[in-house]
Amino acid sequence: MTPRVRIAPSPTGPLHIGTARTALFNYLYARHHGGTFMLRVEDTDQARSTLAYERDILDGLHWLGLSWDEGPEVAGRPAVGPYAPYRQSERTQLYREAADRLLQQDRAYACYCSREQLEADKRAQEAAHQPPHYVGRCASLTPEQRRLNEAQGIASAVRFRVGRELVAFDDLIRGRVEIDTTALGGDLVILRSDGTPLYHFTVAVDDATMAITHVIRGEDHLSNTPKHILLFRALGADVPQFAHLPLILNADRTKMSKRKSQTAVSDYVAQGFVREGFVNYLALLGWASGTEEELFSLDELVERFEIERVHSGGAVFDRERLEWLNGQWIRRLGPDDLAERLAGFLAAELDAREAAGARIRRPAQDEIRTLVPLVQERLPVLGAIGDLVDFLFLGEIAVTPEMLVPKRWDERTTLEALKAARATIADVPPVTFEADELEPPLRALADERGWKAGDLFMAIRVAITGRTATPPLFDTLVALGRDRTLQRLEDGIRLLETEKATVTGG
RNA sequence: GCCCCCAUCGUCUAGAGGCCUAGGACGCCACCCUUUCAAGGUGGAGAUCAGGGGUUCGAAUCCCCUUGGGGGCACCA
Repeated sequence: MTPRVRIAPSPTGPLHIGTARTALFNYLYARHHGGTFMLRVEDTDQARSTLAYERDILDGLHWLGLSWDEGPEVAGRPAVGPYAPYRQSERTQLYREAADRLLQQDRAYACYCSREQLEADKRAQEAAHQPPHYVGRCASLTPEQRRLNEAQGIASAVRFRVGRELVAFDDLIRGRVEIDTTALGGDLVILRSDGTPLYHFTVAVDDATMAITHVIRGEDHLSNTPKHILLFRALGADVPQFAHLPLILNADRTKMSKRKSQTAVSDYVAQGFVREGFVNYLALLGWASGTEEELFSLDELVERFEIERVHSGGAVFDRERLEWLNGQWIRRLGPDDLAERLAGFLAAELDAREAAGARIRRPAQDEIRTLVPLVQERLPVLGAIGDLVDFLFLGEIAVTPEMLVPKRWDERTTLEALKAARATIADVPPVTFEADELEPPLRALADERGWKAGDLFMAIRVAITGRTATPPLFDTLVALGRDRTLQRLEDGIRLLETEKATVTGG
Protein backbone atom coordinates (compact mmCIF):
# COMPACT_ATOMS: atom_id res chain seq x y z
CA MET A 1 0.00 0.00 0.00
CA THR A 2 1.58 3.28 -1.01
CA PRO A 3 1.18 5.77 1.78
CA ARG A 4 -0.89 8.90 1.55
CA VAL A 5 0.06 11.45 4.17
CA ARG A 6 -0.90 15.03 4.75
CA ILE A 7 0.09 18.22 6.43
CA ALA A 8 -2.96 20.08 7.62
CA PRO A 9 -2.04 23.54 8.83
CA SER A 10 -4.51 25.97 10.21
CA PRO A 11 -4.10 29.53 8.89
CA THR A 12 -4.62 31.11 12.28
CA GLY A 13 -1.02 32.24 12.52
CA PRO A 14 2.21 32.28 10.52
CA LEU A 15 3.90 28.98 9.71
CA HIS A 16 5.06 27.60 13.04
CA ILE A 17 8.29 25.69 13.44
CA GLY A 18 6.37 22.74 14.81
CA THR A 19 4.13 22.66 11.77
CA ALA A 20 7.16 22.94 9.53
CA ARG A 21 8.81 20.00 11.25
CA THR A 22 5.62 17.94 11.01
CA ALA A 23 5.33 18.86 7.34
CA LEU A 24 8.94 17.82 6.79
CA PHE A 25 8.48 14.44 8.44
CA ASN A 26 5.32 13.79 6.45
CA TYR A 27 7.14 14.78 3.30
CA LEU A 28 10.10 12.56 4.12
CA TYR A 29 7.84 9.64 4.86
CA ALA A 30 5.90 10.06 1.63
CA ARG A 31 8.97 10.51 -0.53
CA HIS A 32 10.90 7.72 1.14
CA HIS A 33 8.10 5.30 0.43
CA GLY A 34 7.09 6.67 -2.91
CA GLY A 35 3.76 7.83 -1.52
CA THR A 36 1.68 10.96 -1.78
CA PHE A 37 2.17 14.13 0.24
CA MET A 38 -0.95 16.19 0.53
CA LEU A 39 -1.66 19.68 1.80
CA ARG A 40 -4.98 20.50 3.35
CA VAL A 41 -5.89 23.87 4.78
CA GLU A 42 -7.85 23.63 8.01
CA ASP A 43 -9.61 26.94 8.03
CA THR A 44 -12.78 26.05 9.86
CA ASP A 45 -12.09 28.62 12.51
CA GLN A 46 -13.44 31.50 10.47
CA ALA A 47 -12.84 33.99 13.20
CA ARG A 48 -9.11 33.42 13.38
CA SER A 49 -8.17 32.21 9.93
CA THR A 50 -6.81 34.72 7.45
CA LEU A 51 -5.65 34.59 3.88
CA ALA A 52 -2.44 36.35 4.82
CA TYR A 53 -1.53 33.54 7.21
CA GLU A 54 -2.42 30.96 4.61
CA ARG A 55 -0.08 32.75 2.22
CA ASP A 56 2.65 32.78 4.83
CA ILE A 57 2.25 29.06 5.44
CA LEU A 58 2.29 28.09 1.77
CA ASP A 59 5.27 30.36 1.14
CA GLY A 60 7.07 28.84 4.09
CA LEU A 61 6.49 25.29 2.91
CA HIS A 62 7.69 26.25 -0.55
CA TRP A 63 10.73 27.87 0.94
CA LEU A 64 11.54 24.67 2.81
CA GLY A 65 11.32 22.84 -0.47
CA LEU A 66 8.40 20.67 0.60
CA SER A 67 6.36 20.38 -2.54
CA TRP A 68 3.01 18.70 -2.22
CA ASP A 69 1.41 16.37 -4.70
CA GLU A 70 -2.13 17.35 -3.86
CA GLY A 71 -3.36 20.61 -2.48
CA PRO A 72 -5.70 23.56 -2.75
CA GLU A 73 -5.98 26.02 -5.58
CA VAL A 74 -3.54 28.84 -5.18
CA ALA A 75 -3.27 32.22 -6.85
CA GLY A 76 -5.82 31.43 -9.49
CA ARG A 77 -4.37 28.04 -10.28
CA PRO A 78 -6.71 25.13 -9.79
CA ALA A 79 -6.41 22.63 -6.98
CA VAL A 80 -4.30 19.60 -7.81
CA GLY A 81 -5.36 16.10 -6.89
CA PRO A 82 -8.46 13.95 -7.05
CA TYR A 83 -9.82 14.86 -3.63
CA ALA A 84 -10.45 18.58 -4.10
CA PRO A 85 -11.38 20.84 -2.56
CA TYR A 86 -8.43 20.83 -0.15
CA ARG A 87 -9.60 23.77 1.88
CA GLN A 88 -11.95 22.85 4.67
CA SER A 89 -14.02 25.98 4.33
CA GLU A 90 -15.04 24.63 0.94
CA ARG A 91 -15.98 21.22 2.25
CA THR A 92 -18.72 22.18 4.67
CA GLN A 93 -21.31 20.27 2.67
CA LEU A 94 -19.30 17.09 3.19
CA TYR A 95 -19.20 17.52 6.93
CA ARG A 96 -22.88 18.22 7.10
CA GLU A 97 -23.67 15.11 5.11
CA ALA A 98 -21.42 13.01 7.26
CA ALA A 99 -23.05 14.41 10.37
CA ASP A 100 -26.47 13.66 8.92
CA ARG A 101 -25.49 10.05 8.38
CA LEU A 102 -24.33 9.75 11.96
CA LEU A 103 -27.55 11.41 13.08
CA GLN A 104 -29.64 8.94 11.10
CA GLN A 105 -27.74 6.02 12.55
CA ASP A 106 -28.21 7.51 16.00
CA ARG A 107 -24.46 7.62 16.48
CA ALA A 108 -24.96 11.32 16.98
CA TYR A 109 -27.77 13.42 18.35
CA ALA A 110 -28.97 16.98 18.58
CA CYS A 111 -27.89 18.77 21.71
CA TYR A 112 -29.85 21.79 22.90
CA CYS A 113 -27.74 22.66 25.90
CA SER A 114 -27.01 26.33 26.25
CA ARG A 115 -23.60 27.77 26.82
CA GLU A 116 -24.66 28.74 30.30
CA GLN A 117 -25.72 25.20 31.15
CA LEU A 118 -22.48 23.76 29.87
CA GLU A 119 -20.47 26.27 31.80
CA ALA A 120 -22.39 25.53 34.94
CA ASP A 121 -21.69 21.82 34.41
CA LYS A 122 -18.04 22.51 34.06
CA ARG A 123 -17.91 24.59 37.20
CA ALA A 124 -19.71 21.90 39.15
CA GLN A 125 -17.29 19.28 37.89
CA GLU A 126 -14.39 21.42 38.81
CA ALA A 127 -15.74 21.89 42.32
CA ALA A 128 -16.23 18.13 42.62
CA HIS A 129 -12.67 17.53 41.36
CA GLN A 130 -13.98 15.67 38.37
CA PRO A 131 -12.55 15.84 34.90
CA PRO A 132 -14.58 18.09 32.62
CA HIS A 133 -17.10 16.13 30.61
CA TYR A 134 -20.46 16.44 28.94
CA VAL A 135 -23.12 15.14 31.31
CA GLY A 136 -25.31 13.73 28.56
CA ARG A 137 -28.36 15.84 29.19
CA CYS A 138 -29.51 15.60 25.59
CA ALA A 139 -28.25 12.09 24.92
CA SER A 140 -31.59 10.44 25.30
CA LEU A 141 -34.17 13.04 24.53
CA THR A 142 -37.51 11.64 23.33
CA PRO A 143 -38.73 12.67 19.88
CA GLU A 144 -41.37 14.66 21.68
CA GLN A 145 -38.86 16.64 23.72
CA ARG A 146 -36.85 17.26 20.62
CA ARG A 147 -39.90 18.58 18.78
CA LEU A 148 -40.60 20.86 21.69
CA ASN A 149 -37.07 22.28 21.62
CA GLU A 150 -37.24 22.78 17.89
CA ALA A 151 -40.62 24.46 18.17
CA GLN A 152 -39.13 26.89 20.63
CA GLY A 153 -36.47 27.64 18.09
CA ILE A 154 -33.60 26.45 20.28
CA ALA A 155 -30.54 25.98 18.14
CA SER A 156 -28.92 22.57 18.42
CA ALA A 157 -25.38 21.37 18.10
CA VAL A 158 -24.66 17.83 16.98
CA ARG A 159 -22.95 15.51 19.43
CA PHE A 160 -21.25 12.26 18.60
CA ARG A 161 -21.94 9.39 20.97
CA VAL A 162 -18.80 8.19 22.70
CA GLY A 163 -19.46 4.74 24.12
CA ARG A 164 -17.57 3.07 26.94
CA GLU A 165 -14.69 1.05 25.64
CA LEU A 166 -10.95 0.79 25.53
CA VAL A 167 -9.55 2.22 22.32
CA ALA A 168 -6.13 0.93 21.36
CA PHE A 169 -3.82 1.68 18.49
CA ASP A 170 -0.24 0.95 17.56
CA ASP A 171 1.59 4.21 17.22
CA LEU A 172 4.49 3.93 14.78
CA ILE A 173 6.72 5.80 17.19
CA ARG A 174 5.34 4.95 20.61
CA GLY A 175 4.04 1.45 20.23
CA ARG A 176 0.71 0.40 21.66
CA VAL A 177 -1.38 3.11 23.26
CA GLU A 178 -4.63 2.35 25.07
CA ILE A 179 -7.08 4.94 26.23
CA ASP A 180 -10.38 4.43 27.94
CA THR A 181 -13.12 6.44 26.30
CA THR A 182 -14.41 7.52 29.68
CA ALA A 183 -11.41 9.82 29.74
CA LEU A 184 -12.55 11.56 26.58
CA GLY A 185 -14.91 14.06 28.12
CA GLY A 186 -18.19 12.55 27.06
CA ASP A 187 -20.08 12.90 23.80
CA LEU A 188 -18.32 15.40 21.64
CA VAL A 189 -19.72 18.20 19.57
CA ILE A 190 -19.05 17.66 15.89
CA LEU A 191 -21.25 20.43 14.53
CA ARG A 192 -21.74 23.75 16.25
CA SER A 193 -25.25 25.07 16.67
CA ASP A 194 -24.60 27.30 13.67
CA GLY A 195 -23.96 24.19 11.62
CA THR A 196 -20.22 24.61 11.20
CA PRO A 197 -18.03 21.59 11.91
CA LEU A 198 -15.40 21.23 14.61
CA TYR A 199 -11.81 20.20 14.30
CA HIS A 200 -11.96 16.59 15.48
CA PHE A 201 -14.80 15.91 13.10
CA THR A 202 -13.27 17.58 10.07
CA VAL A 203 -9.96 15.77 10.51
CA ALA A 204 -11.68 12.40 10.68
CA VAL A 205 -14.04 13.10 7.79
CA ASP A 206 -11.26 14.49 5.63
CA ASP A 207 -8.66 11.89 6.46
CA ALA A 208 -11.26 9.23 5.74
CA THR A 209 -12.52 10.87 2.55
CA MET A 210 -9.06 11.65 1.29
CA ALA A 211 -7.85 8.12 1.91
CA ILE A 212 -5.06 9.12 4.27
CA THR A 213 -3.12 6.03 5.30
CA HIS A 214 -0.70 7.49 7.85
CA VAL A 215 -1.40 10.34 10.19
CA ILE A 216 1.93 11.83 11.24
CA ARG A 217 1.45 14.74 13.64
CA GLY A 218 2.59 16.24 16.91
CA GLU A 219 2.33 14.44 20.21
CA ASP A 220 -0.16 17.01 21.39
CA HIS A 221 -2.74 15.04 19.42
CA LEU A 222 -2.02 11.73 21.06
CA SER A 223 -4.81 12.01 23.59
CA ASN A 224 -7.24 13.06 20.88
CA THR A 225 -6.53 10.06 18.72
CA PRO A 226 -9.20 7.79 20.26
CA LYS A 227 -11.82 10.38 19.32
CA HIS A 228 -10.65 10.23 15.75
CA ILE A 229 -10.57 6.45 15.74
CA LEU A 230 -14.13 6.30 17.03
CA LEU A 231 -15.16 8.74 14.33
CA PHE A 232 -13.36 6.77 11.61
CA ARG A 233 -15.19 3.64 12.66
CA ALA A 234 -18.55 5.36 12.83
CA LEU A 235 -17.94 6.79 9.40
CA GLY A 236 -17.27 3.30 8.13
CA ALA A 237 -13.72 4.21 7.15
CA ASP A 238 -10.44 2.42 7.56
CA VAL A 239 -8.50 3.66 10.53
CA PRO A 240 -5.14 5.02 9.40
CA GLN A 241 -1.83 4.35 11.09
CA PHE A 242 -0.68 6.96 13.56
CA ALA A 243 2.73 8.35 14.33
CA HIS A 244 3.00 11.01 17.01
CA LEU A 245 6.13 13.09 16.80
CA PRO A 246 7.83 14.44 19.91
CA LEU A 247 7.09 18.06 20.68
CA ILE A 248 9.55 20.85 20.00
CA LEU A 249 10.18 22.58 23.30
CA ASN A 250 11.06 25.98 24.72
CA ALA A 251 14.23 26.18 26.78
CA ASP A 252 12.13 25.42 29.88
CA ARG A 253 10.88 22.21 28.25
CA THR A 254 7.33 23.37 27.76
CA LYS A 255 5.68 23.11 24.36
CA MET A 256 7.32 25.61 22.04
CA SER A 257 5.34 28.82 22.00
CA LYS A 258 5.79 32.22 20.50
CA ARG A 259 5.73 33.73 23.96
CA LYS A 260 8.99 32.05 24.86
CA SER A 261 10.62 31.29 21.54
CA GLN A 262 10.76 32.52 18.02
CA THR A 263 8.29 30.20 16.32
CA ALA A 264 7.52 31.77 12.94
CA VAL A 265 9.49 30.23 10.11
CA SER A 266 9.30 33.53 8.25
CA ASP A 267 11.32 35.18 11.02
CA TYR A 268 14.13 32.70 10.49
CA VAL A 269 13.96 33.29 6.76
CA ALA A 270 14.19 37.01 7.38
CA GLN A 271 17.27 36.55 9.54
CA GLY A 272 19.01 34.68 6.80
CA PHE A 273 18.77 31.04 7.61
CA VAL A 274 19.13 29.00 4.45
CA ARG A 275 16.60 26.31 3.66
CA GLU A 276 19.27 23.63 3.56
CA GLY A 277 20.40 24.36 7.10
CA PHE A 278 16.93 24.88 8.43
CA VAL A 279 15.58 21.66 7.00
CA ASN A 280 18.63 19.78 8.22
CA TYR A 281 18.14 21.12 11.71
CA LEU A 282 14.42 20.38 11.76
CA ALA A 283 15.09 16.81 10.71
CA LEU A 284 17.51 16.37 13.59
CA LEU A 285 14.83 17.44 16.04
CA GLY A 286 13.55 14.01 16.93
CA TRP A 287 15.25 11.97 14.26
CA ALA A 288 18.81 10.69 13.92
CA SER A 289 20.34 8.64 11.17
CA GLY A 290 22.00 6.24 13.58
CA THR A 291 25.36 7.03 12.00
CA GLU A 292 27.64 9.82 13.07
CA GLU A 293 26.78 11.91 10.04
CA GLU A 294 24.47 14.80 10.61
CA LEU A 295 24.72 17.00 7.57
CA PHE A 296 21.97 15.96 5.23
CA SER A 297 20.39 17.57 2.22
CA LEU A 298 16.67 17.17 1.73
CA ASP A 299 17.26 14.40 -0.79
CA GLU A 300 19.62 12.61 1.55
CA LEU A 301 17.03 12.86 4.27
CA VAL A 302 14.42 11.36 1.98
CA GLU A 303 16.74 8.48 1.32
CA ARG A 304 17.57 7.77 4.96
CA PHE A 305 14.45 8.75 6.81
CA GLU A 306 12.73 6.00 8.71
CA ILE A 307 9.82 6.82 10.94
CA GLU A 308 10.85 4.05 13.34
CA ARG A 309 14.00 6.01 14.06
CA VAL A 310 12.05 8.97 15.32
CA HIS A 311 12.27 8.91 19.04
CA SER A 312 9.69 9.82 21.56
CA GLY A 313 11.14 12.40 23.90
CA GLY A 314 10.55 16.11 23.39
CA ALA A 315 13.37 18.19 21.91
CA VAL A 316 14.44 21.64 23.07
CA PHE A 317 14.95 24.03 20.20
CA ASP A 318 18.61 25.05 20.23
CA ARG A 319 19.31 28.12 18.14
CA GLU A 320 23.08 27.83 18.50
CA ARG A 321 23.07 24.43 16.91
CA LEU A 322 20.78 25.72 14.19
CA GLU A 323 23.22 28.53 13.47
CA TRP A 324 26.13 26.15 13.33
CA LEU A 325 24.32 23.91 10.90
CA ASN A 326 23.28 26.95 8.91
CA GLY A 327 26.90 28.07 8.70
CA GLN A 328 27.86 24.64 7.48
CA TRP A 329 25.39 24.92 4.65
CA ILE A 330 26.32 28.49 3.79
CA ARG A 331 29.91 27.32 3.40
CA ARG A 332 28.76 24.63 1.01
CA LEU A 333 26.93 27.03 -1.28
CA GLY A 334 28.39 27.83 -4.68
CA PRO A 335 29.72 31.42 -4.94
CA ASP A 336 27.14 32.63 -7.44
CA ASP A 337 24.35 31.06 -5.46
CA LEU A 338 25.55 32.65 -2.24
CA ALA A 339 25.99 36.05 -3.90
CA GLU A 340 22.45 35.85 -5.17
CA ARG A 341 21.05 34.93 -1.77
CA LEU A 342 23.06 37.66 -0.09
CA ALA A 343 21.89 40.50 -2.34
CA GLY A 344 18.54 41.00 -0.66
CA PHE A 345 20.03 40.96 2.81
CA LEU A 346 22.67 43.53 1.98
CA ALA A 347 20.11 45.73 0.28
CA ALA A 348 17.82 45.55 3.29
CA GLU A 349 20.67 46.45 5.61
CA LEU A 350 21.66 49.41 3.47
CA ASP A 351 18.05 50.54 3.29
CA ALA A 352 17.94 50.53 7.05
CA ARG A 353 21.17 52.49 7.35
CA GLU A 354 19.97 55.01 4.82
CA ALA A 355 16.69 55.39 6.63
CA ALA A 356 18.71 56.05 9.80
CA GLY A 357 20.38 58.96 8.05
CA ALA A 358 23.60 57.37 6.83
CA ARG A 359 25.12 58.25 3.46
CA ILE A 360 25.48 55.01 1.60
CA ARG A 361 26.63 53.57 -1.69
CA ARG A 362 24.90 50.64 -3.41
CA PRO A 363 26.93 47.61 -4.43
CA ALA A 364 27.96 47.68 -8.07
CA GLN A 365 27.00 44.94 -10.49
CA ASP A 366 28.76 41.72 -9.45
CA GLU A 367 30.37 43.42 -6.46
CA ILE A 368 28.70 41.03 -4.04
CA ARG A 369 30.07 38.11 -6.00
CA THR A 370 33.61 39.43 -5.41
CA LEU A 371 32.87 39.70 -1.71
CA VAL A 372 31.83 36.08 -1.35
CA PRO A 373 35.34 34.75 -0.64
CA LEU A 374 35.69 37.26 2.18
CA VAL A 375 32.44 36.49 3.90
CA GLN A 376 31.45 32.92 3.14
CA GLU A 377 33.02 31.31 6.16
CA ARG A 378 32.10 34.19 8.43
CA LEU A 379 28.34 34.05 8.08
CA PRO A 380 26.30 32.10 10.60
CA VAL A 381 23.25 33.61 8.89
CA LEU A 382 22.90 35.59 5.67
CA GLY A 383 21.62 38.53 7.67
CA ALA A 384 25.06 38.93 9.22
CA ILE A 385 26.35 40.30 5.91
CA GLY A 386 25.67 43.89 6.95
CA ASP A 387 27.88 43.77 10.01
CA LEU A 388 30.60 42.12 8.01
CA VAL A 389 30.97 44.54 5.11
CA ASP A 390 28.95 47.65 5.89
CA PHE A 391 32.10 49.79 5.89
CA LEU A 392 32.41 49.18 2.17
CA PHE A 393 29.16 50.96 1.53
CA LEU A 394 29.03 53.62 4.21
CA GLY A 395 30.01 57.18 3.34
CA GLU A 396 31.47 57.70 6.79
CA ILE A 397 32.67 55.19 9.29
CA ALA A 398 32.64 55.90 12.98
CA VAL A 399 36.19 55.94 14.29
CA THR A 400 37.56 57.38 17.50
CA PRO A 401 41.23 58.00 18.28
CA GLU A 402 41.09 55.39 21.06
CA MET A 403 39.92 52.73 18.63
CA LEU A 404 42.71 53.57 16.24
CA VAL A 405 45.51 52.78 18.65
CA PRO A 406 46.40 49.07 18.83
CA LYS A 407 46.67 47.54 22.27
CA ARG A 408 50.46 47.52 22.49
CA TRP A 409 50.92 50.89 20.86
CA ASP A 410 50.62 54.52 21.78
CA GLU A 411 49.13 57.35 19.79
CA ARG A 412 52.44 58.56 18.40
CA THR A 413 53.44 55.22 17.00
CA THR A 414 50.01 54.78 15.51
CA LEU A 415 50.13 58.12 13.79
CA GLU A 416 53.55 57.41 12.43
CA ALA A 417 52.49 53.97 11.27
CA LEU A 418 49.37 55.24 9.55
CA LYS A 419 51.35 57.86 7.69
CA ALA A 420 53.93 55.32 6.58
CA ALA A 421 51.24 52.85 5.62
CA ARG A 422 49.46 55.48 3.59
CA ALA A 423 52.63 56.24 1.69
CA THR A 424 53.37 52.57 1.13
CA ILE A 425 49.89 51.85 -0.13
CA ALA A 426 49.93 54.94 -2.30
CA ASP A 427 53.02 53.49 -3.96
CA VAL A 428 51.00 50.57 -5.24
CA PRO A 429 49.57 51.70 -8.56
CA PRO A 430 45.87 51.29 -9.30
CA VAL A 431 46.42 48.55 -11.89
CA THR A 432 48.16 46.27 -9.43
CA PHE A 433 46.05 47.11 -6.43
CA GLU A 434 45.68 43.49 -5.33
CA ALA A 435 46.14 41.59 -2.11
CA ASP A 436 49.34 39.91 -3.31
CA GLU A 437 50.84 43.27 -4.18
CA LEU A 438 49.86 44.97 -0.97
CA GLU A 439 50.98 42.48 1.62
CA PRO A 440 54.74 42.33 0.93
CA PRO A 441 55.46 46.07 1.09
CA LEU A 442 53.40 46.47 4.24
CA ARG A 443 55.14 43.56 5.91
CA ALA A 444 58.45 45.04 4.84
CA LEU A 445 57.41 48.34 6.35
CA ALA A 446 56.66 46.72 9.68
CA ASP A 447 59.97 44.92 9.55
CA GLU A 448 61.88 48.10 8.81
CA ARG A 449 60.38 49.98 11.71
CA GLY A 450 60.54 47.10 14.10
CA TRP A 451 56.77 46.91 14.42
CA LYS A 452 54.83 43.72 14.81
CA ALA A 453 53.03 43.23 11.54
CA GLY A 454 49.83 42.45 13.42
CA ASP A 455 49.87 45.82 15.14
CA LEU A 456 50.42 47.70 11.91
CA PHE A 457 47.64 45.74 10.26
CA MET A 458 45.32 46.39 13.12
CA ALA A 459 45.87 50.12 12.94
CA ILE A 460 45.16 50.09 9.22
CA ARG A 461 42.17 47.83 9.70
CA VAL A 462 40.51 50.12 12.20
CA ALA A 463 41.30 53.22 10.17
CA ILE A 464 39.66 51.89 7.04
CA THR A 465 36.77 49.89 8.52
CA GLY A 466 36.07 51.27 11.95
CA ARG A 467 36.19 47.72 13.23
CA THR A 468 38.66 45.47 14.96
CA ALA A 469 37.20 42.34 13.42
CA THR A 470 36.99 42.21 9.64
CA PRO A 471 37.66 39.89 6.75
CA PRO A 472 41.39 39.49 5.90
CA LEU A 473 43.00 42.91 5.65
CA PHE A 474 44.46 42.87 2.16
CA ASP A 475 41.32 41.55 0.60
CA THR A 476 39.49 44.22 2.48
CA LEU A 477 41.76 46.94 1.09
CA VAL A 478 41.09 45.68 -2.40
CA ALA A 479 37.38 45.48 -1.81
CA LEU A 480 37.38 49.04 -0.51
CA GLY A 481 39.40 50.26 -3.45
CA ARG A 482 42.54 52.32 -3.62
CA ASP A 483 40.96 55.75 -3.46
CA ARG A 484 38.74 55.09 -0.52
CA THR A 485 41.51 53.25 1.30
CA LEU A 486 43.85 56.23 0.99
CA GLN A 487 41.09 58.62 1.90
CA ARG A 488 40.22 56.75 5.07
CA LEU A 489 43.87 56.50 6.07
CA GLU A 490 44.10 60.24 5.69
CA ASP A 491 40.97 60.67 7.75
CA GLY A 492 42.51 58.53 10.46
CA ILE A 493 45.74 60.47 10.38
CA ARG A 494 43.90 63.75 10.62
CA LEU A 495 41.86 62.43 13.52
CA LEU A 496 44.98 61.56 15.48
CA GLU A 497 46.64 64.83 14.64
CA THR A 498 43.77 66.97 15.83
CA GLU A 499 43.55 64.79 18.91
CA LYS A 500 47.21 65.38 19.65
CA ALA A 501 46.84 69.07 19.00
CA THR A 502 43.95 69.23 21.43
CA VAL A 503 45.87 67.31 24.06
CA THR A 504 49.18 69.19 23.77
CA GLY A 505 47.60 72.52 23.02
CA GLY A 506 44.92 72.21 25.73
C1' G B 1 -8.61 16.72 39.19
C1' C B 2 -8.61 12.74 35.35
C1' C B 3 -6.22 10.36 31.13
C1' C B 4 -2.02 9.69 28.01
C1' C B 5 3.13 10.20 26.74
C1' C B 6 8.21 10.82 28.04
C1' A B 7 13.04 10.37 30.95
C1' U B 8 21.31 9.04 28.33
C1' C B 9 26.49 15.09 29.11
C1' G B 10 23.70 22.32 29.65
C1' U B 11 21.35 21.19 24.45
C1' C B 12 20.43 17.70 20.04
C1' U B 13 21.39 12.65 20.11
C1' A B 14 23.95 7.15 19.37
C1' G B 15 22.74 3.04 22.13
C1' A B 16 17.40 -2.46 20.49
C1' G B 17 21.15 -7.65 27.30
C1' G B 18 27.64 -8.55 27.01
C1' C B 19 31.27 -4.55 21.60
C1' C B 20 29.77 0.96 27.14
C1' U B 21 35.71 2.26 32.06
C1' A B 22 28.41 5.17 27.56
C1' G B 23 30.00 7.26 21.29
C1' G B 24 29.10 11.78 18.16
C1' A B 25 27.50 16.93 17.45
C1' C B 26 26.38 22.06 19.31
C1' G B 27 28.02 25.10 23.16
C1' C B 28 32.26 25.81 26.69
C1' C B 29 37.81 25.67 27.78
C1' A B 30 42.86 25.04 26.06
C1' C B 31 46.41 24.54 22.24
C1' C B 32 47.76 24.63 16.86
C1' C B 33 47.09 27.52 12.36
C1' U B 34 46.90 32.87 11.89
C1' U B 35 47.30 40.23 10.36
C1' U B 36 41.93 40.67 13.44
C1' C B 37 37.43 37.87 13.14
C1' A B 38 35.93 33.51 11.34
C1' A B 39 36.80 28.74 9.37
C1' G B 40 39.74 24.42 10.13
C1' G B 41 42.77 20.96 13.20
C1' U B 42 44.05 18.66 17.98
C1' G B 43 42.95 17.91 22.98
C1' G B 44 39.95 18.69 27.50
C1' A B 45 36.03 19.41 31.02
C1' G B 46 31.04 17.61 30.87
C1' A B 47 26.06 11.87 31.88
C1' U B 48 26.90 7.51 39.30
C1' C B 49 22.39 6.45 31.74
C1' A B 50 16.14 10.46 37.12
C1' G B 51 15.77 7.18 41.82
C1' G B 52 14.53 2.40 43.87
C1' G B 53 13.32 -2.53 43.31
C1' G B 54 13.23 -6.87 40.36
C1' U B 55 14.44 -10.48 35.84
C1' U B 56 19.34 -12.32 34.22
C1' C B 57 25.73 -15.28 34.77
C1' G B 58 25.37 -10.11 32.92
C1' A B 59 21.08 -4.20 32.20
C1' A B 60 21.50 2.54 29.84
C1' U B 61 18.98 -1.43 27.24
C1' C B 62 13.44 -6.00 29.75
C1' C B 63 9.47 -5.62 33.98
C1' C B 64 7.38 -2.97 38.32
C1' C B 65 7.11 1.19 41.58
C1' U B 66 8.45 6.17 42.81
C1' U B 67 9.87 10.91 41.29
C1' G B 68 10.22 14.55 37.71
C1' G B 69 8.73 16.71 33.15
C1' G B 70 5.36 17.32 29.23
C1' G B 71 0.79 16.94 26.62
C1' G B 72 -4.45 16.41 26.39
C1' C B 73 -9.27 16.82 28.56
C1' A B 74 -13.95 23.33 24.48
C1' C B 75 -20.00 24.75 20.35
C1' C B 76 -10.22 26.36 19.43
C1' A B 77 -7.11 24.14 15.76
